[in-house]
Amino acid sequence: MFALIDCNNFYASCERVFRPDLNGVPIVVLSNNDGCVIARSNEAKTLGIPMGAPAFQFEKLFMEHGVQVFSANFSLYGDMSHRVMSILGEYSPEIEIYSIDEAFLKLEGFDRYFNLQEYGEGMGKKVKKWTGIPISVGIAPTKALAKVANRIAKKFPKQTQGAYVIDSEEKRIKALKWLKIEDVWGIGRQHAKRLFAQKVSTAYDFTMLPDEWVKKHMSVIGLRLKHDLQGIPTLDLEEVQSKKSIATTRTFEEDYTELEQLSERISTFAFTCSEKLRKQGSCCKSLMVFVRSNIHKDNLPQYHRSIVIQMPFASNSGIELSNFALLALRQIFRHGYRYKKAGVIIQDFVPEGEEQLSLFDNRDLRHIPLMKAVDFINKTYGQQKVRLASQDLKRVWKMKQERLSPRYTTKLDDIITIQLH
DNA sequence: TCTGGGGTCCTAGGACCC
DNA sequence: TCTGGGGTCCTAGGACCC
Repeated sequence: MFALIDCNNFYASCERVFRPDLNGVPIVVLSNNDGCVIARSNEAKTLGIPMGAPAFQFEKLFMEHGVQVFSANFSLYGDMSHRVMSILGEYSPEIEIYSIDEAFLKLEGFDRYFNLQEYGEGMGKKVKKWTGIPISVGIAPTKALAKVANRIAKKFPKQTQGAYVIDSEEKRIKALKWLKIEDVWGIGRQHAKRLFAQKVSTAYDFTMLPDEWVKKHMSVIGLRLKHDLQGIPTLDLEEVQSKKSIATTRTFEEDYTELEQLSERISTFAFTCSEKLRKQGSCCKSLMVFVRSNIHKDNLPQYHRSIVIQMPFASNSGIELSNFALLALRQIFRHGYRYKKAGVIIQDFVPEGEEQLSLFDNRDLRHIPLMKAVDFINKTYGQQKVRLASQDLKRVWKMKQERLSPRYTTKLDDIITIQLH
């Protein structure tokens, strides 16, 4: 059996933990630059605020209904996530942290010793009591079915006490007939559309399709999903492994038209990528740079281009990565467009120290101690204290975060004070 | 009229997730 | 005026090899 544990409205719930006065009040959390809605409390969902809604379009509704708006506070969410995960880790030796607010547990053989319904409810009570975060628990013979069970627990918190177990063929079929196809894990917009055309409207209908059709139109991923939903365990816990790609991308506050402006940004993105890469203890062998105009302005000429550079050697030096990224940028930059977004994505990782030396070009080994020193200084004295000259030295880039809550759990100055009467 | 067969590697793009 | 960011996996097709 597998359990899927999911925090309810995670970011909104984190904001509420330290603001009990916001219980029952609609809350939304915004993306970087305060751009889109990325989390909503139940009250906000009821108001009809959609996921991904551009904030500026809903200002009026926020005002009218007293919606509490927060800028994303990832230091807080990351720390709260860590707390939740460490509690969940006590419930099974095998855990896969699937995202910041979700985890799978393997409960193989647990049904012989535990009542799984009570086991799931127990997790919910402990996590709520110890962290203040409400969760939902779904338990079933496969991962995809655990996702389905979780959905039921979340949809019917009173009847299920926040935990639902699918442990019989009868319950499996009932659950699948209840679940709309577009709500199935792994079925996105495009697949849903194609499936509607096949008269598939529930998860159950999907499991009745012939394997060949699924394979042909949804690749082996779709086929695995189908089998998992049929109760045949196909997806197993994934090993925690290091990342296969690392990205730093941003939407700009204003449009850029000049190569110099983009060069500064790309250099910074490459440098940030290199910092993440060193943290993971890897070097990369290739790097992608992309630029694009504003896709929301269809009256302007559109341009979107990316280029992959194979580096002659593996490196994690911010200087070298920045240089290669700028080389790449010069190849795809065209005058006459208004650029709104750009990014650097690095890939093809090898463990640090195991890089294959090449015949002629090799990385500058002096960068290794240099980067170590840079990382140390930036860690000790604050981000971006040491930068490349190709980055903007006058300005520290900051995104729009007008409604940021305190870092209650990760910054000493922000710890709450309690007043005794 | 008619043009082999079996591979690998790389890239772009699509689809999905949170 | 204003519209996020960071990931994973798969497939098709082109270029190339013998």
